[in-house]
Amino acid sequence: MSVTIKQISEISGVSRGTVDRVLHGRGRVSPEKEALVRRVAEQLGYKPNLAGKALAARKKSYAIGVLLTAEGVSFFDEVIRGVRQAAGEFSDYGVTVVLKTIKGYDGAVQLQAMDALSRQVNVLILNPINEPEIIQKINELAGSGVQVITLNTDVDKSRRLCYIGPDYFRSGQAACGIMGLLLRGSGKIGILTGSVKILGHNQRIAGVRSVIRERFPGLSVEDLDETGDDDVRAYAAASRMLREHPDLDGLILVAAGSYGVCRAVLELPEERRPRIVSMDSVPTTVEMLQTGVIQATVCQQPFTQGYQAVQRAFRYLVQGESPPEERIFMETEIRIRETV
Amino acid sequence: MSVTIKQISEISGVSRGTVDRVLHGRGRVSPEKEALVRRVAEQLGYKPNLAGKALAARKKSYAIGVLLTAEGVSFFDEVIRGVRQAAGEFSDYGVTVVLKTIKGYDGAVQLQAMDALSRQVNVLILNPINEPEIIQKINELAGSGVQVITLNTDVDKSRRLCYIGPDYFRSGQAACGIMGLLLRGSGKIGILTGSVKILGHNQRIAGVRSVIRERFPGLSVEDLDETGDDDVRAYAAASRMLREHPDLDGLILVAAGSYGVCRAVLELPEERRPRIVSMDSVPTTVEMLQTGVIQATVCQQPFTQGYQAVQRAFRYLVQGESPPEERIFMETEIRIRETV
DNA sequence: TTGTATGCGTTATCAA
DNA sequence: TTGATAACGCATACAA
Repeated sequence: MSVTIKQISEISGVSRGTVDRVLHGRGRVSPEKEALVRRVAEQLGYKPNLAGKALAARKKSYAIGVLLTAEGVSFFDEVIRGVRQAAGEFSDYGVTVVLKTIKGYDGAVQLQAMDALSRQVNVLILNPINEPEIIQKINELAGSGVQVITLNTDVDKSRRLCYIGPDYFRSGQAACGIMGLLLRGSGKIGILTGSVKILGHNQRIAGVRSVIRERFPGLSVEDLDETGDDDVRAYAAASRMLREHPDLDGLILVAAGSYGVCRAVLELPEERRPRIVSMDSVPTTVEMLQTGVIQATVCQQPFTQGYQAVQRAFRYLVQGESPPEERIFMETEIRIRETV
Repeated sequence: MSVTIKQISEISGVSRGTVDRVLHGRGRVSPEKEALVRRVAEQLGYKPNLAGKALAARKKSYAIGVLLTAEGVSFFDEVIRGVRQAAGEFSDYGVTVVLKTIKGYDGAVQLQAMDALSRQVNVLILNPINEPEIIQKINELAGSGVQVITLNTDVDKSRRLCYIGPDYFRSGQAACGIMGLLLRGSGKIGILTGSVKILGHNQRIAGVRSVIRERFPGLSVEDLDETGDDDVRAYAAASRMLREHPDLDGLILVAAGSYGVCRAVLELPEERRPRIVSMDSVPTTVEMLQTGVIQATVCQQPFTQGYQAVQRAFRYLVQGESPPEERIFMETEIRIRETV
């Protein structure tokens, strides 16, 4: 049975209030008692009891805001499921979760939503658009006591509390690793990215290239194009690529738009189709895995991303616990037809 | 903010004690009040607060016993890590976890350990040896109020609370799925199992065969042998198999002993070595993935197995919550060199 | 500067 | 059969 504030107060011969003041650094305690209490707490290995903390915290009723560019992006369905699950579990502890979704990647829209949401919450979770005014707003909120957690995508050098999401470099490595195995270490591949302006996509491409360099030098990147995370544009890009490079052995998709790519590939006769390794596991991707068009897909635990973001916010608010790392990465999972 | 017992008592005009008696079916309540309280609780959507429950439960100090055949079996290291992690997190709630490991698969030894451990705990978690006296003991304990959770391996038709562990059939499917991709759908494979007497291993083999039948008819199983989950015996079995079938394209290992198999394979010249898909991710397997001898391994979240088993026991004891399913399966994860 | 009292939600005990 | 009360561990308002 672990040690409580009450026990510390009894052993050190002071009141519970004094122990509380020392442990929370609220001041107004004589140096001698302060030292005494600290020593006793240290020796007994005091760790605050979460149930007690949580119960007491109910009186304060915290709120957590979640702002996602999720409208029309099916990847976020699972993230939102994770957010909702956590919200349900933590409602017991007097914490409310406010979810707001927006459409598209317009910085001004996100900025305005941040502003509105931040007024009613203590922690704001969002997938930030990488623009200066957003970063500035994050810093401003952090300054005014509303902590920010970046989810799924990070921004450079901001005062956010932490980042929770994919390790983009590593997922690129995984995609190339599985492609190298499928091609037995040699062949020509094409890469389809979302946008050369998006940091995460570029990190994935860097991961792909690192594995080629270090493990599969027999693979060569013949072409690279953008899908804009959009199936229509992805179809066009893939069609062009397949026309100009009819001898491609593999396609690595480091962003969304895989359904469009698959449609282009399906126009080829079966024996000439390249192997495809994609990212994430949205319904259309599952379908393409099941029909054998995509061989493998690399996932980054979307549900867990949402769940953990809310969980971190909760722990920060209720338990006064800061994240163990500045960046919390999801595991990189490889899925095939049998494991989707 | 969710509804509390206090609110129910105020609205229905009875005391908190009465509400408690109704909600817990403790009897000694007049039918009219019982109906009233039930109706109010229903309408308000009452859900007990976990923090409150947990705090109150501290007065009772429950114990959870964990009994594993883990000595000298490195697979269980991660399971135990999960058990310890959960034990630490739940110590806040007045729950003690007693871990006991035994060596080997002797039913009499396990039976004796069960007997000793069950005297000091409220829930017993174990990986049962599939023998009649063990099943009988499980039923006996369940009858006497000590619930049993089977971990990692299950037994037929016992009165256990639930099973938590791998979906053996599915992991066999995954292993064959990845092998089929590596071999492009055609080739000769050999299977190395632990023992033809162990249910889980046989289920994995059935999974392998089902994928061959339905998706990769070009694969043929040329040979099958036992490793006894032991590297020395595995080496001998694999050596024999490779000698008698020098044209094997792939080996699927559905049990432990992969290091012994790899040693046998490494005696072949590189170009004649079969592809290897193994199970689990013990240190020697990681090493063989990194050196490229094993191409992929199928994991079943050993840490999560241990964590969730204790978590389930905790929820049962403290929160009075029964498992949602009779069998709780781990996710089937494929790992390659880049993702171990 | 220090101690005491109260409340968070649940459970258990005791008295009526 | 019912209600009042105390306790779990923590936080805090208030009194001394």
